Amino acid sequence: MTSPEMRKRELSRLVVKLRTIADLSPTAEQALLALPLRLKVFEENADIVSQGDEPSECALVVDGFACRYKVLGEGQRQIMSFHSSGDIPDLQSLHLRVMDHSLLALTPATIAFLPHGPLLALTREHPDIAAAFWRDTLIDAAVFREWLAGVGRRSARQRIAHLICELYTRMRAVGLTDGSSFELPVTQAELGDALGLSSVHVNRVMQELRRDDLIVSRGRHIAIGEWERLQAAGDFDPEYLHLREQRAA
Amino acid sequence: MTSPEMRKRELSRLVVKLRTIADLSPTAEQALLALPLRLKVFEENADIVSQGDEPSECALVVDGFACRYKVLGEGQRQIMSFHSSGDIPDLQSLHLRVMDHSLLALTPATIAFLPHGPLLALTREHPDIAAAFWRDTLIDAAVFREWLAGVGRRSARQRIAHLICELYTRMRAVGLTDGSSFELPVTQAELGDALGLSSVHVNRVMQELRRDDLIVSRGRHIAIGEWERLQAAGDFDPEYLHLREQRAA
DNA sequence: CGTGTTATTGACCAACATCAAACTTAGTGG
DNA sequence: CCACTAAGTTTGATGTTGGTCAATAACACG
Repeated sequence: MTSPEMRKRELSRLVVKLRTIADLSPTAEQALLALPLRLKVFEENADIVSQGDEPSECALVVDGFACRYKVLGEGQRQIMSFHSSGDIPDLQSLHLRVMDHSLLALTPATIAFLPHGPLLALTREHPDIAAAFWRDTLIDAAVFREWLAGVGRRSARQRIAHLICELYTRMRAVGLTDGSSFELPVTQAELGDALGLSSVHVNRVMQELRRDDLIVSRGRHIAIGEWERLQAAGDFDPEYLHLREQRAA
Repeated sequence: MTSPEMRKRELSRLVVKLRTIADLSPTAEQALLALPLRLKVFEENADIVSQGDEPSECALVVDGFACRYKVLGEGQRQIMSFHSSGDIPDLQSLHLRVMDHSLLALTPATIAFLPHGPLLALTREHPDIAAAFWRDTLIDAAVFREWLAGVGRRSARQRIAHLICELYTRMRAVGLTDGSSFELPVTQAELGDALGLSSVHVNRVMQELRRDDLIVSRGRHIAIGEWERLQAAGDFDPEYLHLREQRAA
């Protein structure tokens, strides 16, 4: 399960992801690929890490789709981010002892747990890895800001279009898209929890987006209808993702 | 203006702030106090840093009150954080070249600009400073998450109560409160832009909070009426602020 | 084929927005 | 000390987005 050969395969997803946001020296990449890890498979809807935990490892998403969420006082849920292969959604646990939110598998998911010790050692020995990790958490924060602006000030239609643009752009950067389409393995209720909307309203607005040919969606599969118009409908500008290269679709 | 003696006074605010979230060795503190800086005074409502800028310095709030904000497509504004003395709201610019939002002085404000070069050198030489800075940006992100949850899922009343609890707790930690009261030099329109509400609605709900004796406010001065009940009304739990010590009021 | 989950629809409702006007307050200059 | 002004707060009337509830239809999976 954790032979060096296997590790490389799992960890290469991390390297691919980090390359989209930072410059890594070949030595740094080798060092990353040599990290020890513990693989675990989670079923759909299982908590990977829970609010209140004090993790001693970080969770690298190898396969599947995950999200971070909070449950508020009256039982309402807010989803705060979505994560796919290559992401380390709880990288912040390296420096924040207690989890202030939870991490959930939205699909069956393979997670590689990377112990804090070796990760911290890596950041000490490789300044460019430290910078890449720090940058990753900073981009995380930038995405939260954008979501905050969306939920605070954008209409339901804009929010949904914006989220689709964001996910498409991010997944495209790590090679998880297929032409102008990608898998969004998320229910409308989950979209609602991410966007601060009810599932009913998400449903109605998505129908509207389909009617307007901005998207073509069947189940969990989404295809972009007209990228330019979708971007405009969502007031989307990829700047905040701070990707190293941005190419137009 | 930037004699070593003066610097210590400005930079001591930074040290006070960092102490609330991290352990700093005496040598680290000395190193921080020796940072070079450039002081500048901004008038109310002046941009300190603007979206699109590529800063070569970080802005330390020495005096006054500032916020980060974005302007969206249709001219609406979303305020994403408030900052007081000791905060470095754009610490992320150390690793993200382009500002994806702006930083504004909400009151007349004294800002100390700290050049990136010496800051980065400091993080290389003092791992505990690097950790403290990283931790600071991670707490930033944690606050964004909490705001996102609030704007997404909490009622207007809860949001306002929550924000007052947060600001009181943070300002108390750095010694900017006076008993159970503090200065909140922010208009109701600005509160609305932070909470995703209209200024009219902010007004009505604040009247309600006063009527219920949760707060006592006169102009920009706010006093907590009953801390326990205010916390309950705002569904507030300070955990997400990741302060080193939390004491009850 | 049955069963549970998700998507869709319709009727109705509430929270909050918008607009516009009046009222306070804090400065400012005479 | 008193107008005068501009900014901010408060109020009322009215409108809209999106929520809630409940039922039905469409799928997916064993």
